[in-house]
Amino acid sequence: MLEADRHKLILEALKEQNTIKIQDLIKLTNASESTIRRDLTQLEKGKFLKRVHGGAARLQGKLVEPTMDEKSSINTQTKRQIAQFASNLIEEGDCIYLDAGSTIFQMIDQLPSNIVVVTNGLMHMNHLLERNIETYLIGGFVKPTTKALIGRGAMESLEQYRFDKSFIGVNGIHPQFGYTTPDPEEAMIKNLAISLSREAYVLADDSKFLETAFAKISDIGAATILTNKLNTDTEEHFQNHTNIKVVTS
Amino acid sequence: MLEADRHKLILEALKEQNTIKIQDLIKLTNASESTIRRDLTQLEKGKFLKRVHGGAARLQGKLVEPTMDEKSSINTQTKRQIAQFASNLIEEGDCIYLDAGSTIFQMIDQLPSNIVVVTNGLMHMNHLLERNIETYLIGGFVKPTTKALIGRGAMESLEQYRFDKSFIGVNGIHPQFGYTTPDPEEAMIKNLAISLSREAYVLADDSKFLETAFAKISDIGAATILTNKLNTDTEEHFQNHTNIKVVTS
DNA sequence: AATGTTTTTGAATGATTTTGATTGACATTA
DNA sequence: TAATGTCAATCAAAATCATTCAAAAACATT
Repeated sequence: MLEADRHKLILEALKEQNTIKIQDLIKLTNASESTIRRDLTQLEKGKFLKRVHGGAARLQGKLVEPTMDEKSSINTQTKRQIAQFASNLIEEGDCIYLDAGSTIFQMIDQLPSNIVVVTNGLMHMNHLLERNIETYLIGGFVKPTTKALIGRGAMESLEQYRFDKSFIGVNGIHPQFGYTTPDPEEAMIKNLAISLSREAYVLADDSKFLETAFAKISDIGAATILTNKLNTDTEEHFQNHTNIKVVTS
Repeated sequence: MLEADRHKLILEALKEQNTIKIQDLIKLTNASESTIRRDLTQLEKGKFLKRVHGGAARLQGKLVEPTMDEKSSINTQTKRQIAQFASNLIEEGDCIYLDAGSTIFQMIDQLPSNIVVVTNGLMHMNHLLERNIETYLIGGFVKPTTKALIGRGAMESLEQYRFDKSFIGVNGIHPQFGYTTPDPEEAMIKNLAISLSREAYVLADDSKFLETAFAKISDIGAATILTNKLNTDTEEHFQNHTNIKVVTS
């Protein structure tokens, strides 16, 4: 049985039961106790469940229903590292914008507490509120797939705010075509958020470089890129175009 | 049985019974007396209940607004009836506003599908999206206790819309003092929503009549009241002031 | 294929937490 | 007063935990 399969089984079991014992999971997956333990710690890190003594419990914010590719939690490790680095840029008292998306989501754990957050990510709300962080949500149409707020209402809501720092997720980074993302509506929001910030940061793992998606957000000079690693040849493409900070684990 | 499960059982038992004996909890959970005792002290520390001699009692601080969870478990039966009735008023193609709050929450199950919903209730989102209903969220500050959107941002977001019907929850209905609710910020939102609708409905069970809370929403003439029953003497107070529809189960 | 490297897995260890039983103190009631 | 029941504190057994280590599997490279 593959790791991904076990994770899937565990999460499905939790959907029905609210809590589950480790012993039950051992029987369910035919894996050893150690393996289950490892799975649980991993899933907890990715915020898919909460570990409790004797097993695991579903975390009640059901707004967070991750899509399959995120479930594999293979990339969560690097995402966490980048998110960690990004969070360290934030100072107490800052007023920041958090874009929707799973990479940004990983930042929430590590945010300082005395800040004000504005976001368009519905899935972020649960964790933000748990952390007792003062949070503003922009309005707009709720995109069913990603639970992001988009549209005219979102733009007008967002206009009301100004930020010290904004943290944006993207799907493609290209020296010529700039930052890109699949949904034009979301691209507009991201663009506006960047322009409303004193400092803007794009969080992206190395797989996003030299990729392009459908909708352009802005030129790459508009934000500082935070990433995990950088091939020397791709690095050349971005020289003198923008700031890039590489997270060293 | 995991600790989390026991805690949940205990709290659920308390929601129905107001108080419960330790012996009953022992039978309910198949745990030892010591364990139950430990659970109770723990839950008391977390302010979920109050320990009394021989067992535990539900705490109902009148100062604190009950959280969404608690609210929704009380009187669900009558709430559902009223919500059902309200939902039947909605026609396909309508554009409606749903107020935050547990009574309104009950409507979501029964809504027709070809409608557009605008809401300030974060808690409603899950169900609305599950039902594949086109949903807009207004922006604003997220009130931690009730997960409602309030404040200036919320007002400005709301301004952008117009509704065929709006459905509002209130805490008090009084012929002289009008509709009232504890939070002035929420009162403003409710008021604005009413004035943006062709038809406005207030959903309230009979316990709300002749009650008043801190902040006034509007005079009672501004909306039609949907309720479960009506004493003849209280009925007189409202005669000629507004429309009241009594749900007959 | 053969090799070396990395990742995954299961078992073992000792530390930690949870649990149920026991004790004596205290209050209430008969 | 005696009997009963509840309570907090203590203790040892049981369960669960994190950590370590080596075997097994998967992988990449030659």
